[in-house]
Amino acid sequence: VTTEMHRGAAAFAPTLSGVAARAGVSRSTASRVINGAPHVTPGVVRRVNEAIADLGYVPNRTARSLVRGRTQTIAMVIPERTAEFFADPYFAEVIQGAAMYASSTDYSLSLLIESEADPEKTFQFLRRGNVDGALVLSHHSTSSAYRDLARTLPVVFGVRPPGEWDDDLVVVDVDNVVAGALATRHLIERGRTRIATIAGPLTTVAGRDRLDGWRGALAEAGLDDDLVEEGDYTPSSGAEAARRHRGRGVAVDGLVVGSAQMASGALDVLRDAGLAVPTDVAVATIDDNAFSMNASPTLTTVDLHTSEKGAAMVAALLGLVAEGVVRTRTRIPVDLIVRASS
Amino acid sequence: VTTEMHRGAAAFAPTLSGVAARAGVSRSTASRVINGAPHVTPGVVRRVNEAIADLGYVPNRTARSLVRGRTQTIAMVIPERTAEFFADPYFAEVIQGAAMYASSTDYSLSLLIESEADPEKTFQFLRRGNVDGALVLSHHSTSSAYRDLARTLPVVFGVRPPGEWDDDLVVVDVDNVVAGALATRHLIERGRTRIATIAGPLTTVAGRDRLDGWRGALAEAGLDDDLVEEGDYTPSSGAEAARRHRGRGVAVDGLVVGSAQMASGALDVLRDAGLAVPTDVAVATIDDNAFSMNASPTLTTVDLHTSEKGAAMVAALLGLVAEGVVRTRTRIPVDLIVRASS
DNA sequence: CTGAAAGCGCTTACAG
DNA sequence: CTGAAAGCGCTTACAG
Repeated sequence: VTTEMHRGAAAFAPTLSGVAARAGVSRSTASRVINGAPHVTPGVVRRVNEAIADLGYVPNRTARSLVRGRTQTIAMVIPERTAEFFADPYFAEVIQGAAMYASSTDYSLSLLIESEADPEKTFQFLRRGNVDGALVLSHHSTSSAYRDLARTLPVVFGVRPPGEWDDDLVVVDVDNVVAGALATRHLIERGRTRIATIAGPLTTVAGRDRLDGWRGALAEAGLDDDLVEEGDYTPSSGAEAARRHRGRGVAVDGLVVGSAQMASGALDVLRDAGLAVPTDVAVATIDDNAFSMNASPTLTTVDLHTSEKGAAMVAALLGLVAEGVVRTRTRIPVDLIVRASS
Repeated sequence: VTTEMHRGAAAFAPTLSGVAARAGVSRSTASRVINGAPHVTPGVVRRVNEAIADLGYVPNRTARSLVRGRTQTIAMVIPERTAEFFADPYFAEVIQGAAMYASSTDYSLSLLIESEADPEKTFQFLRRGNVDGALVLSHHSTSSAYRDLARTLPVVFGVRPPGEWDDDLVVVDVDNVVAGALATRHLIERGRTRIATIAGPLTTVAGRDRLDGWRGALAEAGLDDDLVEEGDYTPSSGAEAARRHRGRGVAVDGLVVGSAQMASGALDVLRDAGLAVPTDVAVATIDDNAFSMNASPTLTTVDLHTSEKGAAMVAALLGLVAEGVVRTRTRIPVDLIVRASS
């Protein structure tokens, strides 16, 4: 079925000139009222506002952008890696928090998928004044290009870039070391003494930090930290890591898993092995999402407040864009959530 | 920590005048070359293109938008209902497909969260020429306002609006009746004869259509269709519905669940009841995502190709925006994926 | 406090 | 085939 349809939007939108005419003032003055400039006679303000209300006037964003040199748009840059994005609730949550916050401002949030085939394309777009700033989520360490970008465009990172700390970078992140320690200490408080871990990919900052937290907590308690296996954040990698742990033949009474997705895979292996959770093995993980909430048993985890993080990233970016001044580091707090697995 | 930072982006972007000067032509001519207008002397085309390459010129989108009356941006409108959006992989997948497709065009995709407090705000934004078109995902039946919107702005729906069929609406959807039937027929082919269902919310088109598919397949086979319970797409509602089914005291050998999320909840109940899947009860569900892939046993399901749907929605919308002509209905095909649960 | 004028970076009739 | 001019809808020095 095919059909002719309208083209173009907002056909006869009221314009600034219209408002000015109706209020009996110049466009300059109308503009001043609209933008809240000082030193405008109250009576004039009132008349202009009435005209605006009567006409249902809303300033044309494009025209305003052109003259102001601002697009009133920010980009959220998402790594392409399709499969990962699908399965990982992390992105959906950050995006949700960011979009929600942005909706309460007069900035638009636009989604930009990094082209793997042509990474330059993304940077071109960002550098060409198409957006006022960017939110960068890369898990992995491709960020040297983004470091450069951050010199010409306001950029907020959702993950601390790897390598030496750069104080010019603005980052909003979560303390993954604390998160790892929180989960581990909780198992220790539950009386567990032989605690293994399934770490996230050690190529990622988050994976390494959470592992460090685990080690730290064990050290505090004088416990061994030799039982480490690595996964890649997917459930199946969690299952495989759990199998490798079983293969060691060491009796374990606690397991800290670097992500809820991996934990859900690990639970299947424990069940198949006839181990009861939490009776035989208490399990704690990191990140609260569909995987931790719907596992059986439900998973004790550390809430990373990921959607808050998305909102905080936008807030930081708008601070940078509008004021040019910002805290270079914002840490989102984490909380332990105790459920049936521990 | 606080620090002074740059403001504004693209500081000294090359301009059309610059290109024109360097090529020794007028801005009009340079513009024509850039926009591929006909009847330009080959030599001139070459010189302008060289100037563009030398300068690294990229047209200013904002200026272009202002004169063309097009923003080169489309909005994806997301229902606010936070919790649902979080847990439901559907949105993430549609968004991903849409963003991916949009990235291959010169349109930007911007995320617009419907304000529940002030729904008019969303419509205002859409009507004010901020975008060239909109993608609407509402599950529920709030869409009469969107129907109106569709009269003044190109709109593509991701779900068939409830009520009488309106041939002026553009919709990209999936045949949920076929999906329900596919899952059900598969269990019948597996020799199951007493097949219950857990339907999605019957207030949604998808919930009703999938249920109709289940009924249709049972009718074909001459089987009873009296075992229906309803859930709300969450895992816990699936668990409760499964319990209600158990409470009926009817022996069932097949179960069709209206979503993978609900199925994951139902599986827990079956396991606790000591029923083996698929030996005692074969389970099939609808939608392929983290829930169906990571359940244990892994779930036989109907793949709805949701990210393809997101891409198709963008394609349809751009057709509408650019050509003003479009197929009013696009159906995304569905496929059965057989896994361990059946 | 307010208005006339210039200009943001493009595109597109209109002449030639 | 090409250029001079007008204009898209705003904002903002500059005068007054």
